[in-house]
Amino acid sequence: MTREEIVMVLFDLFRRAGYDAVSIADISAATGLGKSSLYHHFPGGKPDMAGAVADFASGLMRVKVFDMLTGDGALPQKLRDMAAFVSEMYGGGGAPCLISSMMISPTAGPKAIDTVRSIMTEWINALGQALRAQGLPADEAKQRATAALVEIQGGLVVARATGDITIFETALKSAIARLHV
Amino acid sequence: MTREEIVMVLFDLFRRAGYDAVSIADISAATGLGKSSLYHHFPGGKPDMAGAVADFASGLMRVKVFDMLTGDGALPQKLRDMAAFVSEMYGGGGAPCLISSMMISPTAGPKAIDTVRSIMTEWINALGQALRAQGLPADEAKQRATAALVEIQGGLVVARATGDITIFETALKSAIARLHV
DNA sequence: GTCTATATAATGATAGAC
DNA sequence: GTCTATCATTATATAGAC
Repeated sequence: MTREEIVMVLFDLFRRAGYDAVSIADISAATGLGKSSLYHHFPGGKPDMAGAVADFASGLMRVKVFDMLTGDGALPQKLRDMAAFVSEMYGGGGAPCLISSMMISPTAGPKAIDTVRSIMTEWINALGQALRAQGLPADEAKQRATAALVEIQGGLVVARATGDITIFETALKSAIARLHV
Repeated sequence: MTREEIVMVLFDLFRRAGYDAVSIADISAATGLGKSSLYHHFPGGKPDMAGAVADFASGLMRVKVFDMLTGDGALPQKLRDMAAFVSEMYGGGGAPCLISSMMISPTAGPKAIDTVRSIMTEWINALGQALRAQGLPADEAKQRATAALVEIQGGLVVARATGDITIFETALKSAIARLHV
């Protein structure tokens, strides 16, 4: 089992139950690896795992979303790609956001917390750049990018709280629609 | 120290760090009470505390928001009152939502989880009823109420992740503005 | 109703063999 | 790189005095 495969399991565990609720024994059971194997891959223990998951999520978003948004291409296609990836990442509205789950866990260490929180800022910046590329003024681009993230994240929270995942898909569609120039 | 005072401390601890990250020792330190005193007030232990906090939050929202929204009064004033209370409750965008923090903690017990999650549904319903009282069709009232909660909750998440609490106040104002009939 | 002292289980983490 | 066995610590929870 490669380290990245372990990290993907950790990603799912941490975002679903929160960093503190997941024990090394849980991770051992979920991966099928013994505790010592886990400490071999992550010498720093649980905080090390938190950092690896945060880096993984950050890298994934950069490759799949940020680079795509700031690269060449038409805005409508960029927005479609972002919506498709985001919907899959959040399980159509049923899977929690890692940022939200890890933000409240100081025991995960400041590095991991800073990394996950920075994902949100980078996301807004990348989206803002895609809008500026369409000729939108910088301030309006930032406002609209922020509003989109607000709608996406809020849709996820409300969908999961109410148990109605259609709320997420509706919010995501609405957020995308408002982004078209 | 009365039980409700303890619950208010628990409310703050649980929403800020999450249920699992808060130990009985933490609670003892925050309240100044010994462990045995805490178990005297909450014989069921930590899950009992989670249930009490969930009930407290549910009752607080009912008294301060739901009853107000579904009672007599003009819509603009209702919305102003809701905005003022919500902004204070969420620390102007700096304090996490208990619902979000407790939703991901299965160890808190199903009762507490169900209670906090139901707050979101009741909130949407109360807001929808206030809109229907202004003559809005039921389906549109529900859609707009849901959209408002999406914007409020999303504003809180994005504000806390980015560290820019003005995002929350902007989202809250926007949500309220969209609710006026 | 609060305290001190303690029981018991689970936690994160390590040692050393293979 | 993974395992078994184990350590030290912390967790939840309880007993019993006051």
